Amino acid sequence: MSAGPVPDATVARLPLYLRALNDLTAHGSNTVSSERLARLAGFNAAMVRKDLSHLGSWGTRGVGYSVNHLEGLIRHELGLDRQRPVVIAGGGHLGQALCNYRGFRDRGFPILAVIDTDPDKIGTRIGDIPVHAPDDLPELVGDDPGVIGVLAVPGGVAQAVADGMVSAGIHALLSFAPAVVEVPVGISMRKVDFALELQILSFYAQRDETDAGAPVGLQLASDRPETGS
Amino acid sequence: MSAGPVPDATVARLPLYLRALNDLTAHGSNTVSSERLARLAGFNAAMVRKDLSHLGSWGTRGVGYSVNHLEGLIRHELGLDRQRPVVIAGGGHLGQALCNYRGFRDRGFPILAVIDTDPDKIGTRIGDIPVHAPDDLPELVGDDPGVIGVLAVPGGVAQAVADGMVSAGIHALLSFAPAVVEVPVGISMRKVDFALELQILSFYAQRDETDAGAPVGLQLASDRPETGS
DNA sequence: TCCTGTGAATGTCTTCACAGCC
DNA sequence: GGCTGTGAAGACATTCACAGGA
Repeated sequence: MSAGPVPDATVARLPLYLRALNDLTAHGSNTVSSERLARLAGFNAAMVRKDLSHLGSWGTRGVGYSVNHLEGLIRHELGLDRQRPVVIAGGGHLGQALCNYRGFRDRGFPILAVIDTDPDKIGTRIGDIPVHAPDDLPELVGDDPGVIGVLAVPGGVAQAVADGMVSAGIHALLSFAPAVVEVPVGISMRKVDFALELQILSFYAQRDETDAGAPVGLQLASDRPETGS
Repeated sequence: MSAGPVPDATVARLPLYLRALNDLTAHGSNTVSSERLARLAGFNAAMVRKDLSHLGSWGTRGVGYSVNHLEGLIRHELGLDRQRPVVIAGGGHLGQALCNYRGFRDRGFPILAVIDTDPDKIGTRIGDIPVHAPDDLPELVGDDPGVIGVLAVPGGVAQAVADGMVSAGIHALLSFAPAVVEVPVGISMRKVDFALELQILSFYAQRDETDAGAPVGLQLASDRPETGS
C-alpha cells in the first residue's frame, strides 16, 4: 500500500491499463489478474503489480483485481472524474482532424472551441466546434483551471500562441508544433511531433536493414519502438 | 569516441538536436557549444555531450562542434541520407491532415499513397496523394525495405491493417490507433495516442490544482510533461 | 494452488565533476 | 580560459523471486 508519489513512468501507463479495463468491462469480466491485464496492455505482470501498488493495494490474492474498482481507481488517479474541456489553437488540417476526432469527447475531453486568426474562419464551425478569435480566449477559459490547450499551429508561432494560452489561464498544454516551446513553472506540457517519430523509426529501420538476418535484440525500453514479442 | 550502440534515449533526442542545428545553419552559425545546443534543444549541456559522444568524438575543445559536420553526422546516424517513402493507412480526417502536412515531405518522408477501403475514395486524391485499395499495397511497397507505414485507422481494425502492411513488406510502423497492436520480431513500431496524452496531462493538471501554491517539483523525466524552467 | 505485494537485484538514464586539449 | 570527453556517482525504472494471504 505504498501511498508515495506515483512515478512518472507509471502515470504514462495508467491510460493503457484504463483502455484494457474498458475492454474487459465490455467483455463482461469482473476480475482480472496482473498476468491478463499485462497481456492486454502490452506489459509484463510484475510491472502491472508494481504500478497498481502505487495506487494502494486493492487486489485479492489468489483471485486478481476487481475490474470495476480498478477502473474507478485509475480514473480518479488520472483526474478523470471531471470533464476537462479542450481548446484547440489552429484551425488548419490538424485542428480540423482533431475537431472531428470523437476520441476526445468520448474520453471526457469535450472540445470547447478552436482559436484561429483567419477572419474567414472566425464565426464558422469545424464539425460542430465553433471557431473563435484569439481575443475570446480568456472568456472561453474563464476561471476554470482544468482547461487543456492544444497547439495545432506552425512551429514559428507556437511559442507566441502558447504564451497567449498561458496568460489566458490555461495550465496544461499539448503541443503538436515542431518547435521548442517554453512554459512557466507550474504549467504542464507534453509534445507530439509527427516528423520526429518518423526520424526515430528511420534509425531503427536502418539498423535492422544492416543487421539483415542477424539475431534481433530483445530490448523494449521506453523510447525504443516496440519490436514484436 | 565510444562507438558502442547508441542508447534508445539518445536516439529519441537526435531529431531534436537536428532541428536545432537546422535553425543554427539558417542563422549562419558555424560552430555551437554543448551549452548553446542544449538550450536550443531543451536539455542540459552534459547530456548533449554524452549523447554526441556516442556518435564519435568530433567536437573541438575550447571551441565547440561544427554545425555542418554535426548535422551530417546525425542525419547519417538516423538514416536520413536516403528518402523514406511513407504509406498512410486510412483516408479519414487524420489521414487527410497527414497528407496535407508538409513537414513529412520536407524532412525526407515523401508520402507515396493513402490506403483506404472506401470505393468512393479509391482512385481519388487527398491533397496530391493518390488513394489506393489495400490490394495495391504490395505493389506500392515493392521490395523497398525502407518504406514506413502509418496507421491512421480506428482502433478496431488497427491490428488487421498492421498485419496487412507487414505482409506487404513494411518493416516500420507509426500507429495513431488507440489500440494495442502487436507486430512480429524485427518490425519496429512507435505509437502516438492523442487521448492518452490528454489523460496524462490530466493527471499533472489535477496534481498541480491540489498543490495550489505549493512549491513546484523540479523533475523533468522523460515521460513527465515539461514544466517551465 | 493461485495470485498479489514487495524487498532485492539488475539494468538504464542522467548528472556531476574534472582531466585533457585547443 | 573555454569547452569537450568521460569515469564515477546518483537517480530512476524494470525485472526477479518469494513470502504470505485468499
